[in-house]
Amino acid sequence: MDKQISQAVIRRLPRYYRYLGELLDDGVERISSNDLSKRMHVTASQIRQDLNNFGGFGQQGYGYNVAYLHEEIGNILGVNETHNVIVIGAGNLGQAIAGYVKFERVGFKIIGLFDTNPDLKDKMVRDLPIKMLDELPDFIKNNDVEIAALTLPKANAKSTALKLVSLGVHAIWNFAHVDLDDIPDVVIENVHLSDSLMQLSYNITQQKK
Amino acid sequence: MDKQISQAVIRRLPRYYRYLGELLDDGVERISSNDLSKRMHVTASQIRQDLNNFGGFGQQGYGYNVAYLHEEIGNILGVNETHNVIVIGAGNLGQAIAGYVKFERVGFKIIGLFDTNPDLKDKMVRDLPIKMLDELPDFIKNNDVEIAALTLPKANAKSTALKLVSLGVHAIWNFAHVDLDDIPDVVIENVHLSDSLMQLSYNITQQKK
DNA sequence: ATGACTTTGTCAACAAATTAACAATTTCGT
DNA sequence: ACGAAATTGTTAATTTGTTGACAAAGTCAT
Repeated sequence: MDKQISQAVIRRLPRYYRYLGELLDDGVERISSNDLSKRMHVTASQIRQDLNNFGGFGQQGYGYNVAYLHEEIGNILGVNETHNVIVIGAGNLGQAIAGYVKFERVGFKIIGLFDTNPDLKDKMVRDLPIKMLDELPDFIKNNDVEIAALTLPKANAKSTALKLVSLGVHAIWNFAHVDLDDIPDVVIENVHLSDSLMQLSYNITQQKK
Repeated sequence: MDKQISQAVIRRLPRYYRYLGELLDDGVERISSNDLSKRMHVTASQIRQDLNNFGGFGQQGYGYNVAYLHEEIGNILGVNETHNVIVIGAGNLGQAIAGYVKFERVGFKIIGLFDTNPDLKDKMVRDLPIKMLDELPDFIKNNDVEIAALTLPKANAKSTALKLVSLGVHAIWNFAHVDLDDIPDVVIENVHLSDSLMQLSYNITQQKK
C-alpha cells in the first residue's frame, strides 16, 4: 500500500539528518523550509516535497521543530536502533571501516572482523580479534548480525556475499569493485571508491576547459 | 558550445569502463549495446544514448570494438593520464585510502601523506613518510599536486580545503562528513560513508515490511 | 554481388524528478 | 482579538532523464 519512495529522496535524507543534528547542537529550536534551503543550497520546495513523503512534520506559519524532525528522520533511516555489523576482509580498508563505524556512527556496532589470511588469526585490531572466515557460520548463529561490510578483493566478493546470504545476513555494504546483482533477498549498498575517483577525474578535466 | 553532460551520465561511465575492462581481459573483441545491456542490467537504449553524448563509437551491424571503446571512455574519464594525489589526514582511513589508490587505481599516484599530529611526524606508512601540515605549502610548490583526499575530522575540513585551494589544489576527494560548498574554483567529490550506511539502514527497514 | 540480418545513432514518446504556485492554516505583534 | 506576515502541504507546470521505435548503414553467409 505504501507508495515506493524513490532512492533519489532516500539519498537526501542523511543530509537533512546531518543539518538538523547541527542545528540541534547549536540550540536552534525551529526552522522553516526556506531557511533550511538556504543553508543546504537546495530549493525549499524540494525539502517540503521530500519530507511530505513520510508525513506532515511541520506546521503552517511556524515551520519545523528541529528536535522533532531530527528524531523522525532518524526513525525513518533506522539509526535510532542498533545494527550489528561485521567486516569481512581485515586489510587496511577493512580495519579503517571497522574503526570508522565504531567511532563515528552511533546506531551501528562492529561486532566481528574476519579474514582468510591465517597469519592474521587472532591478531587484535583495537579491541577486536581477527577471526578466520570458517568461523563465520558459528559466529552468525550465535550473534545477531544484520550488516556485513565487504572489504575484500573482488575475486572473492560474490562468493562471500552468497555465503553470507545463505547464513542469514541480508544486508551488504559492498566496498569491493564488483556488482553483486543476481543475489536474491539481500539489500546491497555499494561504495565504489574507484568510480568516485574517476568521476572526480572527469570533472577536473571538464573544469579545465 | 559543448552541451553540458548530466552527472547521471557521468556516474555511469566508470561502470561501463569496468565492464569493458573485464571484457577486454576476457579477450572479447566486439560487443553490441544489446549484449552489454544484458550483462549490466541496463537498457541497450541507455547505453547507446549515454555513449552518444561523447561521439559515435560504434558501427551499425557490428557493435562496439571493446578495446577502442574502453580506451575512449578512459580518455573521457581522464584515467589515461597520471594524476598526483596527496592525502590529508593520516588516520586509519587516510592510510587505507592511500594504500587503496596506490594498489588499485592506475592513473592516480599517491605522492604525499599529511597530518597535524606531531607524534606521527616522519613515521613511514609503507614507503611514504607522514609529513606535517605546515610542510604543505612547500610541498605543493615543488610537486604537481592535482587532487587532495581529505580524510580528517570534519571540524578541520573546511579550513583545510580553503587552504588547499589557495595553494593551487583545485580538486578535493572529500571523506569528511561535511559539505564543502561555497568554495570557488574547486571540484569536489564527496564520499560520505555515514550517508551510505544510513541509506543501507533505510533499505533494510523497508525490506522487512 | 546479393539480400537477409544486425546494430547503431537519433528522434519521439514516456516517465520521473524538480520547481513553482497558491490555498489553507498558524503565528505574532499590536 | 485582529490582521498582516509566515509557512506548510499539495497540486500543477516544467524540466530532466529514460525507454521505445525505426531509418540508415554496415555485416556476413552464400
